Amino acid sequence: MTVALIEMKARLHEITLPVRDYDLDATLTSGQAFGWERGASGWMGVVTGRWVELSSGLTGIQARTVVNPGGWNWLRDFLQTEVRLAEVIRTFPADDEHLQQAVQACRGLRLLRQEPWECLASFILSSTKQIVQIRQIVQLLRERFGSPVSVREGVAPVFAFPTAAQLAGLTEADLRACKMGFRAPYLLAAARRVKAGEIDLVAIGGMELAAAREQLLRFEGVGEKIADCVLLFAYGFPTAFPVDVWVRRVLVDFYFRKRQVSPERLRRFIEKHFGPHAGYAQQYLFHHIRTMPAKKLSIPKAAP
DNA sequence: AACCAGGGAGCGT
DNA sequence: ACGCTCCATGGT
Repeated sequence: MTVALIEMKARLHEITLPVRDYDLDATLTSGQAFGWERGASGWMGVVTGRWVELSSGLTGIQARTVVNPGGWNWLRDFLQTEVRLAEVIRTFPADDEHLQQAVQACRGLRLLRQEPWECLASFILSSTKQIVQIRQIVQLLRERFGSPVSVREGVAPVFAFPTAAQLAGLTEADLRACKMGFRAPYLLAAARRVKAGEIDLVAIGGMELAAAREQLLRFEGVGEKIADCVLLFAYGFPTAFPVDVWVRRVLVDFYFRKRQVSPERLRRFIEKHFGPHAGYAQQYLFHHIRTMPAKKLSIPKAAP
């Protein structure tokens, strides 16, 4: 308690990370991260255990935090401000009007580089949930089981996403009380396997894409889609391409003229069409289709 | 193969 | 006010 009070009075640290073409709103609400809250003076969240408040300025992203040992690389890494977005977009197929249009619709949408455990756990919770509900579950988990972090004076208490070790000691009932339903045993098992070192989340970062995916698929509650989310959003594999119902719809509509497509054929198309930054292309298509006003899309059935 | 598990936002009626 | 749909994993 004493420690918390002392830290509350810690000096505010500020920096502007120079970056152009960075749409913070779109990036933090585009279904890749679930722990950010829009406050009066910016987006508040927790990155590597540090509370941080972000806002967009003329020359870049302004960041404020209260404890800041050793520079700002933890934040540069999370936000991926060093990524040259124009160079990423230049690799997209030039003759793909749909993709180019999606890019134009949201210049500055970025991919974050999240912490593997938080990302994995969040996406285990995401299955058959919508973004709003995932946010609610994550918030409950943080409040109940996460460690408190120091915040700026006047800001309501904030908690870090609970570590695997913190969750591993809980019961399934504890987790179900956070409204995650049938996902509770999956999250609990994942926490215990990570804590025990049975699956090494750090080691996955050094693997080839296929081997990394294989490791992630060992977790119960992790299928192809969720594995691809973690590969893209936490490990930064640039060709990981999560296909959920929205992305499937947009792909079938745009590239297959609403004809039925088998999952294998879709997979082959993605691999050859979108290039070395396919994951970024996926993010633009996803965001575009989610924000387009009442765009009519077919609802394709899965091919046999 | 079709359905369920659990949940709440966000529709349309 | 009420019912219906959404959503993506694993088990029956």
